[in-house]
Amino acid sequence: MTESLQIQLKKGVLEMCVLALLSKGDNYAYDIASRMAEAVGMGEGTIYPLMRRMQNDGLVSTYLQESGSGPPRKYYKLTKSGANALKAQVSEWIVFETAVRKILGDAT
Amino acid sequence: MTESLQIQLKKGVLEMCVLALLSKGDNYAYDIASRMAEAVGMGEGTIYPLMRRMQNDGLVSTYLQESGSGPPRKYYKLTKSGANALKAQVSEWIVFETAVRKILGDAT
DNA sequence: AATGGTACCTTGCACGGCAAGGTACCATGT
DNA sequence: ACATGGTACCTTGCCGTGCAAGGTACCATT
Repeated sequence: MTESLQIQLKKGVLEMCVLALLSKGDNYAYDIASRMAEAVGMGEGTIYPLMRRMQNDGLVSTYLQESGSGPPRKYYKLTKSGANALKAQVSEWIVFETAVRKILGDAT
Repeated sequence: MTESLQIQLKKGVLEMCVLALLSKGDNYAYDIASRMAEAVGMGEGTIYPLMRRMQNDGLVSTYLQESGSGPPRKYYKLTKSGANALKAQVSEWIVFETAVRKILGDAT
């Protein structure tokens, strides 16, 4: 139950993190997943539904590109609306983080 | 979809916040809910299942106390194991927060 | 009697991460 | 030739948990 904290925490934040990664350059799901796995322990099975959702919401667009090693990669690119969403979510995150820090207060 | 971020963010963090509140003194669900509603927008319907879970997990114990105004209150008190859980969760939170900040990087 | 605040609680729903599994391509080793 | 292992895509079914909406009951005020 205690260990579910990490899992639950991720909800909602992953989309923002993916948007942030993409804001630094186009990328493909497998690589994003690897980075996120290292950073916050995201499972690979999580990325594909997430990318699909983001595409449906118009936050990213895609294009295929050969890789030379392995199957072709599907690159994701931030749209303008994705960039806006990133800004909005980052400021929400900061508000939230601040509120939590305030509650924790001296418990930190 | 964007506004669901706030909702999702709460998952996993609420337990830690409640533990933090209780570490400053015993309290009853209704009051905890009010404070959390103000701080992070938690709905009242969320607190009762949460408190029940925490009690089942042995993080809190309860006692009844008359209030003079309205029905008797069920006070929650942190157990030792609850205090330990708080410490653990706070350090997990800090790790997570740091990882997210690193990913956001200059997007902030 | 009726309203409104306090305080408890339940039910049904939706969202989204996870584990486990599956497909296919390519390079390397034996 | 074939097996192994890495890359890269994707799907399915499950589970935890916050939410909205609703329900009960006590008490004070109007």
